[in-house]
Amino acid sequence: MNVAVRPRVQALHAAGELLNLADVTTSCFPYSEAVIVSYAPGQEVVGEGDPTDNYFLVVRGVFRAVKVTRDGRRQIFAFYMPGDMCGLEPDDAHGLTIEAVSAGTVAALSRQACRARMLRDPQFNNSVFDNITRALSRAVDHMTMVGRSSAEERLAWFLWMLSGRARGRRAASVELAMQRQDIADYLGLTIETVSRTFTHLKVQGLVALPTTRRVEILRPDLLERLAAADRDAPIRAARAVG
Amino acid sequence: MNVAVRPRVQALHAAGELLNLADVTTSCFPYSEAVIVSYAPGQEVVGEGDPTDNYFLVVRGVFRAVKVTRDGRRQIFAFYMPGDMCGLEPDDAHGLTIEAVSAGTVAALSRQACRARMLRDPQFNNSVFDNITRALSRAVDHMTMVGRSSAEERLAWFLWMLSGRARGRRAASVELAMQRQDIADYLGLTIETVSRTFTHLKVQGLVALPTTRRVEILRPDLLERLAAADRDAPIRAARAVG
DNA sequence: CGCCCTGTTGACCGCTCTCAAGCGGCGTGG
DNA sequence: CCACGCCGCTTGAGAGCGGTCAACAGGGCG
Repeated sequence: MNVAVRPRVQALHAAGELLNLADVTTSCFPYSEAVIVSYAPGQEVVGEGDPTDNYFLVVRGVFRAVKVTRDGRRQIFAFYMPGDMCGLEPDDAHGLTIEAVSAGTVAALSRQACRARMLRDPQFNNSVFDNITRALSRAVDHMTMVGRSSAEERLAWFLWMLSGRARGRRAASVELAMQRQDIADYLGLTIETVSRTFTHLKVQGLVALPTTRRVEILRPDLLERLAAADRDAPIRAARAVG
Repeated sequence: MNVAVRPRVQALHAAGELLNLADVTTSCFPYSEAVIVSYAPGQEVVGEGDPTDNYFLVVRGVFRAVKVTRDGRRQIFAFYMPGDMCGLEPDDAHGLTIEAVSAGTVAALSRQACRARMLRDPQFNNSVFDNITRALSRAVDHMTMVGRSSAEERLAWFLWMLSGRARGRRAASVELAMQRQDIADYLGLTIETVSRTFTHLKVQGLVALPTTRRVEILRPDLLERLAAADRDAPIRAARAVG
């Protein structure tokens, strides 16, 4: 986390996507206990093995949690959107690398302060608890998908989830903050398969791709059926892609 | 959760595998706030969709968290051992089914009481927090494995993890509480592939299988290399197979 | 203008899935 | 006590999906 700390507290109040936890945080200790830091795309927030000194709350932008293995295999565990907490790890060292996907801002809460605050502030404690259990339940869906679905189902699920994240109701088009390699590593596929599958969905008329980063959903009904093929429950409100 | 509640508080003190959280729980409210329930193999603790009235602490035996899809695909998200908490979900309904793998016992904590207790008992709050963040970090390894490894690597990883769970130090042989189908659904493979891969490890001389449920590790060095192929960090102490 | 980076497309291969048969242990009932 | 059937597991043959390797296209930027 060798990045200049640039306090930008006003960003907290400017960002429109803030959630309850973000509200709680910013209203309670924007100046004192949290440090606000901004990142350029690709910049690292924490690296694997770094000491677990801070927990992070995403304020603006998209971040990713990455694990890269010795032999180069890469798995993205989650994408974090504003309101999501990340870096909550039990050990003294981070097991995941957290990086900015797009330009973004986080609030860094000292681990100690965060734990202490949880004990004296019931609302904060509940928010953190909710956040982390929600991360777990997202991991369940993610795992089911990676473990048991075809490439087409995975990509449909991914797009469907992104479209559902748009504020308010489901969006007809999605802006992809991440590049193909990130999608591949999130879905447990190769970049070629992701690309081919995009083409396949396009040929079938389910989506259109005006640019590589923009996906228009032409047949939400069919996309949903594909996306839900490996899931029996209705899509629950998801705060992050993860 | 239509199972007769059979209080067996003595089991809590008899079980040798209890952990800090279990200790905390049992020492603090074994009689008042927690209900102790035992299950036969295969019995359901909670079903998917059941209201999230209780959180559970495994006291004895092995449990599994399962998700079965509409079209029959099945994914096991975690195996829970004594000291692990499960059923911690953010929504009002469970997203996972929790079942006993072997005969086992859980302490059921009312969700309300658990949340309330977290607020007034720092030690308990820390234990729960540790437990759940640990579950998240296990999910990371699990996902990396399911998303990026060969069948052989997955099974080696699974056996390696089980052997590392033995109390004290790494065990030379492992008793499998679960059957092949559970292993397959945990690793994102088919039962045939699991079976073939066991045979393959056997032929290579890495393991021996005196019975189908017992695995003797003959070449821990080679097994570890396979298991660690997709991981760069040393195996961290894992409380559960999950 | 040319390089680089990201994404797409193609050909081929191999791992795992699918479908199917066979095997062994165990419990039950004759 | 043995025969039978059930269940969990193993083994085999074949097919398909996605991975691998490689070439190419397009856009941004120096």
